[in-house]
Amino acid sequence: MPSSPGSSSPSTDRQTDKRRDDAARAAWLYFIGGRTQDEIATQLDLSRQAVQRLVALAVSEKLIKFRLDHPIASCTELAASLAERHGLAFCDVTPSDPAAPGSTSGIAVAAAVRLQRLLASKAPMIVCVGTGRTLRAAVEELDTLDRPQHKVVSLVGAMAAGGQASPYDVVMRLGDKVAAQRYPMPAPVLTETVADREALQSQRAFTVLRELRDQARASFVGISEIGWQAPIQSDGFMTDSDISALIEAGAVGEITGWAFDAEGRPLDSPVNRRVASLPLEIPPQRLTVVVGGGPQKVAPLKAALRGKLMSALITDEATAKALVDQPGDIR
Amino acid sequence: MPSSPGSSSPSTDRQTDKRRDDAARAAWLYFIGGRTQDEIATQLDLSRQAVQRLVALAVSEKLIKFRLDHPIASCTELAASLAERHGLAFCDVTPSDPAAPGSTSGIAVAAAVRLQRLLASKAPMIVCVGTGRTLRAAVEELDTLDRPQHKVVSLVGAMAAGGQASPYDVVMRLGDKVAAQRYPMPAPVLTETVADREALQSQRAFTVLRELRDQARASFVGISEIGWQAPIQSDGFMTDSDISALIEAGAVGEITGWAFDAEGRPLDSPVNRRVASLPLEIPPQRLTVVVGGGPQKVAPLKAALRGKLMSALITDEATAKALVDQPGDIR
DNA sequence: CAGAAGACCGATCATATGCTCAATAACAGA
DNA sequence: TCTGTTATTGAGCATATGATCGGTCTTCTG
Repeated sequence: MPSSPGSSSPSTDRQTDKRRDDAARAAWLYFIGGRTQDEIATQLDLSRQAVQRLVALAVSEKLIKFRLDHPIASCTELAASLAERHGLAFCDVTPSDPAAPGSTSGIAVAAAVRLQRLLASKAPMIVCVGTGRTLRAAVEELDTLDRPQHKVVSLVGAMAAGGQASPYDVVMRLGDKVAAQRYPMPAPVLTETVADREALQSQRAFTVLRELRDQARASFVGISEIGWQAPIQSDGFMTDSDISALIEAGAVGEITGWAFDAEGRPLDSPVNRRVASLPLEIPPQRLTVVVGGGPQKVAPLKAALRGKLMSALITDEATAKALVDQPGDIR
Repeated sequence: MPSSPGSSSPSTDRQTDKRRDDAARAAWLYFIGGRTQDEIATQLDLSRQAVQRLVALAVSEKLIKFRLDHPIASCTELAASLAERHGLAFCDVTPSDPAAPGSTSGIAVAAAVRLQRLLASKAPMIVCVGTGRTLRAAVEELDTLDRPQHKVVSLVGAMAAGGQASPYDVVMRLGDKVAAQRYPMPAPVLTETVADREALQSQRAFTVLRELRDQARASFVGISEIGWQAPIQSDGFMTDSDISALIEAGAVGEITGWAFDAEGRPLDSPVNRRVASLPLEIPPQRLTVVVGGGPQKVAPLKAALRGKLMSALITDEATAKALVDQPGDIR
């Protein structure tokens, strides 16, 4: 696997553009026009496998998008059940791929649809986002838009302890996609000390973020378990000792860095006092959409639902089923 | 080819629902999940060809949709050029399928995207529509929505002379798709006599339609040539003598039944005095979107652009190219 | 300018998909 | 219940697609 395919050639930009253009055209003819790759090859005067590569490129680069428009009965039922039981503004449930229970692609598409619908509006709007792989994937699924009147605001820092940016930073990419104004949070998830956090948060940038957050129309956040294999640890956002402190304090999950217990109560733990993210507040006028699914996320989601840490949920069928089937199960 | 597969069995509804559900699931796993049909067959406990059929069904019934999200340079250029030259609010140009120059599927998708964006809004809205194959196909491409607050209004009657409804009626289907209130026009395109038209238009229903039209946010209309093979003739909306009268009077095209000449001026012809549709009025506050493309529509589109009969255009690359290349060519 | 590295391309092959057909199952009418 | 009719199914086959491999061409470096 080549490591940096784009950076080697200086004239890559124009080349790439042309290539993507061709890819889009080929994919259009293939999926929308319903032609075969051979026919497209003839029309575009390319070899068949060149067309095959273009189509594959268009799919992998998501120049072409697939959307399901049919209410699958069991998903609809699960969604309605969860929405009603937990007083959610909405709940979207996508089919699961039984062969890949951890896959987030369906959830990402569903989240993208919601985000898209929201951001398509021309009225200036502020949208807050957390971080994480699922949200990042959702942003990749978005159509490009041109909405410089919108603002996208980060609820949580994307820097790991070392100072390097997380590849799962969402604000910047979202800002790119919709050409909106971007407000990243220049902070790690956890500061070293409580004093550091206070110093950080008294900065001007944080005041701005807080003000924007208060006017936001919606927040889209991920959710994660707290544990030894959890992404928040393996991505270097929390140290081993943070994790063990949280586990001892009874943490089952976190949202934007804030750890909570099985009842969905934010923990009164020293670790939580070093969280640099904006506080978890769920005012009714702002939609707080939790996006996530997979077996590891069932317990955190259960807790977050009990603690009313969200006003909407986007998940997959298997997770929704688990949430509906044993809602009271505390582990 | 079986003629009426659905009507034979009384229990079709539930069967069909189940089948569509399965089809949606299979298509989801196939396109979004990226699994092979064999894998899906195993997971769903079906034979491989059963899955193949489900996927094909989902595609043909448009349970699964393909959208291109990439500005193909040449299309973008054509669109910008047309929009600027004719003062259009917007112009969308989709790639053409060189092997099927008359195909409207791309145009239909593009129109669906615009319609979708408009109708997704929750603020009550009135949208007017004409008729025709292209618009009908566009409506088929729409996602289902639930917007009972919207009203969809017909600008033109869908009855042919014989009294039977056209299969290309758009309002009813659009109303179904978005669960909006529907206002069809209970009239033919052309009445028998001028007196008939006046009688029709003095009816209460017409007053309502006119009032709704005046408050409409947008109109989506088709366009057609006037000639011996034109759909408006072969579908029985106009008689042979109507057509010859119009041709003699210099008609090159029609929009919602109103014939116009090469300069885009509505004809002062006896035939036009029998048109039951609402008048062609293009007030700036209401978007009037013409949707159509193909070789036969170049001349009508040219005329309509000259006569400023539209405020926006959705067409395909080949047509756009023809419009840009020889804009002044009168035939 | 030579050499090396890497991207790109087309040929070939394995696999996946879609179509046809014959058998079977479901069904309506008698 | 029987029977003719029609939808549905799976097998087999033709076609389309996707992956691999080796060669070529470009481009960067010494």
